[in-house]
Amino acid sequence: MNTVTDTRQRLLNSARELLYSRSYGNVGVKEICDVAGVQKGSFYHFFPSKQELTLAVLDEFFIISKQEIFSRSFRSDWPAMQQLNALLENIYLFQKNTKEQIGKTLGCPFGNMSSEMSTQDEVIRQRLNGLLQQMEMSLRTVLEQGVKTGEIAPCDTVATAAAMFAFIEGLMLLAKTRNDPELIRELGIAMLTIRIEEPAAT
Amino acid sequence: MNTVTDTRQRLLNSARELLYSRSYGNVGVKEICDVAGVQKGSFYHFFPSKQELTLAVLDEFFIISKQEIFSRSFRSDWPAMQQLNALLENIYLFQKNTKEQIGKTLGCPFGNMSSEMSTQDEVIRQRLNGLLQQMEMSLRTVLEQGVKTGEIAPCDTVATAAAMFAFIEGLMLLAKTRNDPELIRELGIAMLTIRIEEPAAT
DNA sequence: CTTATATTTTACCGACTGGTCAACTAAGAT
DNA sequence: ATCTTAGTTGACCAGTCGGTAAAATATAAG
Repeated sequence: MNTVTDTRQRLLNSARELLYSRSYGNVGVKEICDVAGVQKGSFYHFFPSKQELTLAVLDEFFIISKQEIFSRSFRSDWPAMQQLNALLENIYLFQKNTKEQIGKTLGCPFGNMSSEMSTQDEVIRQRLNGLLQQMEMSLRTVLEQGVKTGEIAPCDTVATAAAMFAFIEGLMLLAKTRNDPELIRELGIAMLTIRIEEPAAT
Repeated sequence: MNTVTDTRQRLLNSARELLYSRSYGNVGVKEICDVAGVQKGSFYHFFPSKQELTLAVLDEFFIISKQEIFSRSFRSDWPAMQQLNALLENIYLFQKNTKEQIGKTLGCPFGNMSSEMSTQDEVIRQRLNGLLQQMEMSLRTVLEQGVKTGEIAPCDTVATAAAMFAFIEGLMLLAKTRNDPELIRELGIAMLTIRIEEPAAT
C-alpha cells in the first residue's frame, strides 16, 4: 500500500515546477527526470506517458491552489466582499512570491496549460475545464452567500461568478505578459464591479 | 525592391495558421515549410530563426486583428457603448467562425502565445506586451470618448481600459478551455459593468 | 531461504528538432 | 555575353523527443 520511496512524488514536484515555469512543449521527460534525480525508465514505471504525468500535476496544482489561495480567502464567516478581496490579495501574493523567487510572473498554471494544450490534447482540455469549473463554483458560493445576507444585490450568480473568474484569468495573463504582479493589485478591484443581471423571471 | 515571389508570404500564412491552431512548441519549421510548400533552406533565406518568424507572425496577426475586429468596432461616430458592444460581438463572431471551420475555439492568438512563451523568450514577451498595450490604448480612447460625451461616468480610463482588456482575454481563454464561443456572448456584457474610479485628485 | 513483487538502471529505438551549407537556378542589369 | 543578386534545393548536422525493454536490484511475505 504505502509507497516505499518518494520517487513518484519527486517526479511530480519536478514536473510541477518545470511545467509551470516553462511550458508543456518546452519541457521534456528527460529534464523532469534529471531535476528529480530519477532515471527515465523509472519515470515510465510510475507514469504511462507524459500526458498522464501532466494530468497528475494538474490535480496536484488544484490541491495546492485550494490550500494556498482558496481556503485562505473563502471563509464563510467573513463578509462576501471581504472574501473576494482576500482572493485577489492571495493571488497577488502568490504571483509576487514567484516573481521574487525566480524573477518571473508565471500567471495561472491552469490558464497557461489550457492556452497551450486545449487544442492539442482533448483529455488535458477536459481535465482543465473541470478544474476551472470547480473554481468558478466556489466563487459562485461566495456570491450567493453575499446575496443571501443582502451584502450583494441579487444577480445571476452563476454567470457573474464565471465573469469574475474570466477577469481573474485575464488579469493573471496580463500580469505574466508584463512580468509584473502589481497589475493584479492595481486592477483587481475592478472584479468587484463585475455583475450580470438575473435572467428575466419566467 | 518588390518581392518577386510570394514564398515569404506563404510561410507567414502557414505559420500563422499553425501557430494559432496549435502552439509554438508543437509546430516545427519543417511542418511550416511543408504546409507552405517550401523547402527548409528557403525558410532560412527569409527568416533567420523560428523566433523571428514568430515575431513577424505576431505583427501580421496584429494587423489582421485591427482589420477584422477593431476597425469594425471602434467607429468614432458611434456611441461609446455601441462600440464596446460591437467589439464583443466581433470577437464572438471571430471565435465562432474558427469553431465552425476547424471545430475548435482558439482564443486570443496573443494571449495564447504569451501564456506559452513569456517565460521562455524575452524578445517575444516584449513584443506581445507592446501589442497588447496598443490594444488597451484603443479601448481607452473609446472610454474617453464616452466620458467626454457624458455617455460614460468619469473614471480612471487607463485602468478601466486595462481591466476591460483583461476581462476580454480571460473570456477568450475560458471560451477556448470550454471549446465554446457562446461563452463570449453570454458573459461579454459584463465587460460594460467594469469600472475603476478616478484616482483621488491631488 | 525462496519466491513474488516493486523499483531502478541502462542501453536503445526511430522520429524529429532547429539550423547550416554548398550547389544550383532564374532573372535583370550592364 | 557576363556579372550580380535573389531565391531555391536537398542533403546534412548534432542533439533531443517520447517511449521501450530487458536486466539488475531491493523489498517483503511465506
